[in-house]
Amino acid sequence: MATSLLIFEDNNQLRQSLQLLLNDGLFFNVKAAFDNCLRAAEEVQLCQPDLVIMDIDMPGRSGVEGLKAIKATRPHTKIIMFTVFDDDEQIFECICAGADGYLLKHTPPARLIAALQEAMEGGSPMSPQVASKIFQYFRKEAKPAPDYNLSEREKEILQLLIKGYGYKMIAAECFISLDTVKKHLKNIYTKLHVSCGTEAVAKALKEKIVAV
Amino acid sequence: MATSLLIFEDNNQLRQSLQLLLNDGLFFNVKAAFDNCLRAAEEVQLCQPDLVIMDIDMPGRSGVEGLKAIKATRPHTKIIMFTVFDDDEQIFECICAGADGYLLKHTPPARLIAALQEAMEGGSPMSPQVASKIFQYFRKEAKPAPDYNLSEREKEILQLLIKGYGYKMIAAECFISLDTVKKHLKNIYTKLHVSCGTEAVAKALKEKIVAV
DNA sequence: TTAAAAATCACCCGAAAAGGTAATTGACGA
DNA sequence: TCGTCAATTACCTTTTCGGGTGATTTTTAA
Repeated sequence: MATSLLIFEDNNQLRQSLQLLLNDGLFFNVKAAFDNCLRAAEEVQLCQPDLVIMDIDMPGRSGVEGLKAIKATRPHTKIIMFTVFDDDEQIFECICAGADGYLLKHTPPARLIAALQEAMEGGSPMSPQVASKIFQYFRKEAKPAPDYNLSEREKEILQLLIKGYGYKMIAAECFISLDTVKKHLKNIYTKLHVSCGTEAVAKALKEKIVAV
Repeated sequence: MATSLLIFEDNNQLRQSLQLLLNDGLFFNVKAAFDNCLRAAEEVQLCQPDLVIMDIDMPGRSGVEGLKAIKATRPHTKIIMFTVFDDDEQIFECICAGADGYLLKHTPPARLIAALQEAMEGGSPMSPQVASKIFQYFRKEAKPAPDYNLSEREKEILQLLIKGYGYKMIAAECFISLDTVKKHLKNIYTKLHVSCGTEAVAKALKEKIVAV
């Protein structure tokens, strides 16, 4: 059974090339192709394709919106973004909105076909540049947690402060006196270079000083 | 110029197969192959390979540690993880530690070769299953920010609270009276269902209610 | 046009937080 | 063994916070 396709691509030549390439009468079957995605969800509802190829930069309505509209009405439809854009924002927005793949337009035909098949098998094909951006994203996230030399006890108390506990509750939780809690927090504030509890909590969470 | 390789793989048969496959005398040149990565960094220092193929499950020292050791001493060495493991933890740890690709062992030879070339060109090759896991990860992260119906002014004031400002400083910053600040914060606490500033800050940051 | 919501300010009060000083105990390393 | 550091407690002071009540003005929505 051939995979049925819908194509949304405003460039006439490219759209026709895609149709020609993918209407092979064997593996793929292009049901229709459009130069805009204004009625993307309706077309998908009508044609019931297995897979959609979606350009991003189209007049009237962005392919990202088309993606969201389709995923909202027929979530299991596979959608491959096909675009010249490789900026991080766009990529992450599409992935979060449920895109099943992200290919750049310079992808050679053979790789495109392989990618579509990969998507149909549950994979998430993407261009090498896109993959690298994603790897970079993870490395940025994993910044080494700065060490402010907090003792175990201090971390424990900071933890409770983040949970919204007041001084008295912390004292009860740790079986220590209120004055000890105060002393610990004073030391914590000094070590973190902050002047109050809210600032300490903000810093601890932003810099992942403690486990969340 | 052929790409020079080092291989770390404890399965004898697989290691030899890889050597046979990749020692093509044209594109690749296997400088050495080891059944452990106990001295991975030293071997790399010695052989100066362009690319390393690193198994994860090896006796003595995990390939993840090998990866870290190599990246610590010679960061531009490309490293492709090659493993049967596809659990999220392992994948993300490797990516964050600087892996340049993540392939599962059932990868067919042609795809393996393509992946190595892709890595050399700055891409980040990965198996379809791995790509899907990464896509899933992003969708999990992108939980819709809950709306607590905070007004613009309230968000602004919450923002300042997160910056560690006290009530008086917030009043000065917003050109409003201290009492108004109190009133706003009281409303904020009510809307967020919290009872104090630290708790509000923690909730706002954890649930991404405000921009950081 | 009228009603609801948001923003503003004021006054009062008790509890909590923040900071200072000082002292004791126990563990750990030089 | 001695000194350092973490953890502990106590006492004292001032400021800040959090909450209650009430009121005015502006903006927005119905």
